[in-house]
Parts: sequence; structure tokens; C-alpha cells
Amino acid sequence: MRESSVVSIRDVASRAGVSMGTVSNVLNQPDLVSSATRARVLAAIDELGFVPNHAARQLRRGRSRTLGLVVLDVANPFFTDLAKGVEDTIGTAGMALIFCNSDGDQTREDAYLDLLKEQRVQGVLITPVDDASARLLRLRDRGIHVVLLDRRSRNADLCSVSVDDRLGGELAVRHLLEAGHRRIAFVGGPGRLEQVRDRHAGAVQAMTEAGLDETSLPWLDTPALTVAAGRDAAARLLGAPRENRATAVFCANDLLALGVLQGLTQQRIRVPEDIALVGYDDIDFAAAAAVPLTSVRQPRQRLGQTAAALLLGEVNEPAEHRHQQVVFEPELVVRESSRRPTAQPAG
Amino acid sequence: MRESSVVSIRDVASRAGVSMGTVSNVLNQPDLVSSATRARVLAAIDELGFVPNHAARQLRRGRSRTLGLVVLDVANPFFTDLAKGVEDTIGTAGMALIFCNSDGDQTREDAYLDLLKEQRVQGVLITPVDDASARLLRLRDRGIHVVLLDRRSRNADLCSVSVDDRLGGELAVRHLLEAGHRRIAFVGGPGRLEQVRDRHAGAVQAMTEAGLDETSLPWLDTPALTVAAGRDAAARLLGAPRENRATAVFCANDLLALGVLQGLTQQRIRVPEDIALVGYDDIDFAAAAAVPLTSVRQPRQRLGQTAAALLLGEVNEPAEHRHQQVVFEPELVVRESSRRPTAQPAG
DNA sequence: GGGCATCCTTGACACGATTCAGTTCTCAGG
DNA sequence: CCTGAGAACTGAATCGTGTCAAGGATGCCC
Repeated sequence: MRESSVVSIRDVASRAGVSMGTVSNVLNQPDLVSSATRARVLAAIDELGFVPNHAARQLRRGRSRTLGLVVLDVANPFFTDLAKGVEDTIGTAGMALIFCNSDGDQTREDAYLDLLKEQRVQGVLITPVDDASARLLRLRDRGIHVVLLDRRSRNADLCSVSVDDRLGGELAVRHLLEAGHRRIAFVGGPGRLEQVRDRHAGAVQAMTEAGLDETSLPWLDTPALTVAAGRDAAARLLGAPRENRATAVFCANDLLALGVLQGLTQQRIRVPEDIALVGYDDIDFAAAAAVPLTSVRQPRQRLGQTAAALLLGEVNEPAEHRHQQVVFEPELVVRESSRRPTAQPAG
Repeated sequence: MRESSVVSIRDVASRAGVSMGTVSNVLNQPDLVSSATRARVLAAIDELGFVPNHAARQLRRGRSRTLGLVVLDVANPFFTDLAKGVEDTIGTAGMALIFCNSDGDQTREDAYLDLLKEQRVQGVLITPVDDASARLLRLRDRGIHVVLLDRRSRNADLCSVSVDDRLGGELAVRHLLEAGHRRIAFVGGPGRLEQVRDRHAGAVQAMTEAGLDETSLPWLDTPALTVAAGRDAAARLLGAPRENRATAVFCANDLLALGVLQGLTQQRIRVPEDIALVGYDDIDFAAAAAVPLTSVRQPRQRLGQTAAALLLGEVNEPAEHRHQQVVFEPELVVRESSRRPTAQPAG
């Protein structure tokens, strides 16, 4: 009984002895159809193995029941946790999700945005590679709603859900300062990522408050926020003459911090005795690291859920929707990697 | 100049002073159009900000340029690495990918497969929750090509790309046996996952070869392959009377192993001195763990690339395609977590 | 039995792109 | 000047579904 791949609403209609319109009603407005007819149609659908053609449906309706999610890095647990939050909220609302990974690459981001445009998705959740607000507003002009994810919108016209990255940077560095460190390396990049710039700005702020200037906070730039980039940064860190060397490192995310930790350990530098280490995101692996990692925690799943809820609201009732910029507060989680600091003369 | 959201091929045609057919040709068979006309049409497309409607195109063509990928757990780095391999291969072939996360849940898997059917994707890469071959063959009857991922097909009719999980289990346990362990706990589940059963079977095999029976390999069942489930398993492990306690633990994946490691450490059990630990997958975080984890390495990215290449072949030239079951070999990576074993009397 | 309201069902058109048979144009060759 | 071939373009039919005005059936009431 293997049905051919071309079972359309027409076949169902003729099998059930009704018109195509009635079949369509059974699918979309069952209340309009008598229960007897409905049962007959459903039986026919079952027997023929009919599956509605999404393309035709979408073409007719003019819109799809699909949303897009574009993240910076699928391999970063921060984003997969965030994606889970999104998926849960979207799924229960009966919408489908197209999950895209820009990998921090502008070209790929553009390609995926084009794909989403062609698919006529109703909305997009995105952590853009750089300040893409112009491009995103253009998406909106096409009727595609946009919510920024893990990125604060400067534009009051755009919903966004983010965590206060400046504050996060402040918390991290203030903690290291209190532990007596006076020379702290910032490891992060690329600089085009707003998260990186904001966390750095917060770090600078904390230094300034402590009466130190930026020369006490050297920035080790990385090409990506990955474990490999962290290992590399550790090597560069150790390349500096010992007397200039920072006694603590603040990393723009946990993957970098884990990489730095590996690099340091390999060179027999002890953490935290020789160099203290603070990461960012508090991914699950941070607590399980060789030296449990002090990190700045963000409400990952909640971030995703909130953003998805905002997007659903905007999609479903655009008229009543008021754009808002939700900002969560980060929280410092202190663990082994920054305890028992090296005592050092100030200045 | 904000274009309304309804720019169709018709608008482009009238702006460029040609027929709709010509615009279509510019998009799909540029060679059929004179270069002057082509330039005019492209200019019109640009000015109007026209983006082809994927739904209409697909409806007419009968097929989409889209593939689906269904994995067991996005939060597991093994699967995101695998996804990266898939994405690279698919992307360079100019196809789009819909990335789905079944989360080990049959219902969600079904929902996503329905979604992919409605989208009329050309093919699906899937790590099924259980033995879904019947359902998958039905997909194929609809003209949707299927390749199994990280799962060997028993059905010669289905392509699959996998790693020899039995062998992996053997390697892991044989290593522990050589180190002198005689009572080894297997932590893994749910049992419906073939990966879990195969790794267990390999473990049993190694025990048998060593003249031990299955009572020396107690199975601690877990509801999922996650860090949290691992922590929980550690608690149960320690609940057993000390004289019955296993001296080594083999986990069905690294997330579990990291969880077990956390649980043991919290109870002041030393790894590997008190209990040795071996994981599976060799995710990046395994090497960076509190105690660097011995693990069974799988060629993750290559797995994804190979599977994607097979699927592309099947999609593009179904006639010439011969189904094949590719099986990679796993490799044991020994690290701290299983070194310097507890010396124990055999038996 | 006629009038009327209610409830179901029908059938034709529309969505936007592709396809292909057919038309127009150009130009070389006789 | 005519013919034929080939290139370039046109226009209408088509894919599978949703929508909606209109039609049919049924039951109720006077």
C-alpha cells in the first residue's frame, strides 16, 4: 500500500467523497465541519498517508508558521542552552524553528538571513556578528519581526533580551582587585563582538574605580571565543617577561578560560596560585574544569525563553506590541580558580 | 524607499519591461537571456529588493533545496561537532539545513519528522531515538532520502555512518581490566538508545574474555546522557556497601562521566585513586576536566561530513546510488582519570 | 405549506514562481 | 526577395492549498 509521494488534498477529497474545500476546513477550521464528515475525511487522510504541503499552504497564507534563530556558535554550550530555552517556548506555541549557526562569520550570517527571507519566516531571533541594526530594520520592513538575543538594542524600535555585560565585567574584575591583583589581563575577541567590548568596558570601569589605568589591563585579542583560541592566548601571555606578567586573567567567555587553563597547566603554571582565572557564562563545564572556574553566570535558558516569548507576542499581535529592551543581571560565581590569591604589592 | 513586503516576480518584470518568464530565466537559467536584458532585470531586482518566494518556487518545482538534521541532544558537544561537519558539507553544496533537536524524546522526534515531511525536504540525517527503521523507510517511500547518523543500519536499504560502539566498549573495559580492576560499573541509559546497548555489549564482551561474568559489571541505568544524570548515578554508586563497590566506572558518554566525576569529588572520593573513570566521545571538555578524562574518541566532524556527502550523493543521483554502511573505528585516549589504578586482588 | 434561520458544503479564484509551446526578431544563404 | 534556423522573449497553464460568496439541506414555527 505504499502511497505515491503525490497525495494531495484533492485525492483525500475524492476518497472521502467531499470537496477540496471541506478537506481544507477539516484541517484548519474543524468546527465548521459536521463530525460525521470530519471523521470520514480524517479516515481518508490516514489511509492515504496525506501530509499537507507546507509550500502550498504558506504560499496561500502568505506567511509561514516558522521562526529563525541565528547564533554565534553552536559549539558553545551557552548558545545551545539558550537555544533550548527558545525551542521550548516556540514549540509549545506550535511554531517551527530553523536553527542557524553563523559561526561569527558575517558572510554566513548574511547567507542565513537570505535563507530566512526566502522562507518567509515570521520572525528572527539573532545574536548578530556586529552592529547589524540597519540590516535588521530592513528585515522588519519586509514584515519579518526581529528580536535581538544576548545583545542590547540601542534602537528603541527593536526588542532585545540581554544581560548587562558591563556589570558582568565589573563584577569579575572587582573580585580580582579585592583579592589583591593589580595587573589583570583581559582575554577576548574579536573586538567586533559587542559582548566582548562591553565586558572589557566593565573591566576598565572597575580598574578606574580602583585608581588604576588601562595599562594595568592589557587586552590579549583572540580571533574567536573558543578553547583553541584560549590555549593560544595562554602561550602569548607566558611570552611576556615575568615581571610584566599579569597575575590574573579575565576571559570574555568560559571556552577561552578553559583554553587558557589548559595552556597554563601545560606550562606548569598553577591556577590560582601563580595566575588567577575568571571566565564568563558559567557553562556547566566551568564547574567541572580541572580547576573549577570562577565565572559570571547568565540566566541562559531564561534568556532564550524570554526572547522567544517577546517574539511570539510581536508576531501574534503586532498592533498591541510595544518594543522593549529586557536586561538581566549577571551574577558572579566564585570557585577555585580565583581563590587564595597571590599576595602582591599594590600598584 | 521602503519597499512593501510584497515584491513579486511580476513587479520586477514590469519594472524591467520584460515578462515574468524572462525574470525567472534570469534567476534560473541566465544563459538563455541576453546580457543587456539580464542586466536590466538584475537592476530591477536590486532596486525593488526582490527576494524569491521559496514556497512558490518549491511548490512549482515539487522539491526544495533543503535537508533536515535530527540529533539526540544539542547540548551535547558531540552532536554539535557532528552538526558542524554536516553543515560545512551541506553549505558548500548550496543546500539549506533545518537543524532539529529531539532531546531523546520520541514524541519530539515524530513532531520534527512531520515538520520535515511538510517542508518536503529532500533528505534527512538522523540519529533516531530508537529503532525507527520502519518509520524511516516510510519517509523514503515519500521520496525523502534518509541517512542514519551515529547508528549502524541493519537494513541494507539504508545508508548509515557510524562508529563501532561495541569495539569502543571493549577498548574501554579492556583498558580498565589491564589496570587490575575486577569490578566495573557501567553507567548509561536509557537502554532504548542503541549506542548505549552496543557500548555495554562491548564492555560485557571484554569482561567475558577476561573470564569474568556480568555480575562483575553492574549496570547503573540513567534517564539521559547528561551531566545531571551522571551526578545522580555517582550518588547511587556510593550508596552501595563499600565491599561491593566497583573500583572503576565506564560511562556511556563524557557528559555522564563529568557528572560522575563531580559527584565523586563532592563525596571526597578520589579519581583515579579510589575509583577510576572512563568516558566516551572524547569531547573537548574531557581533556579539560578536573581530572582529565580517559575517553573513547570518535571522529566527530568526519562522521558528519561523511554522512552529509552520502546524503548529497543519494539526493543528486538517486539512480546511481548504492546504499552503504560506513563504520569508523574508535580510539582509546588514556588520561589521568584511569591511571595509577587501585591495586586490588583479582576476583 | 411557506418563510426563515442555521448549519454544511461547494467551487472557483488566488498566492508567486516555473515551464514550455509558441511568437517575434535577426541574419545568413540562395 | 524569400526561406529557414536560431536566438530571445512572451504568456498562459500549473503546482497544492486557503478563502469566501453562494448554494443546498434541514429543521422550526406559524
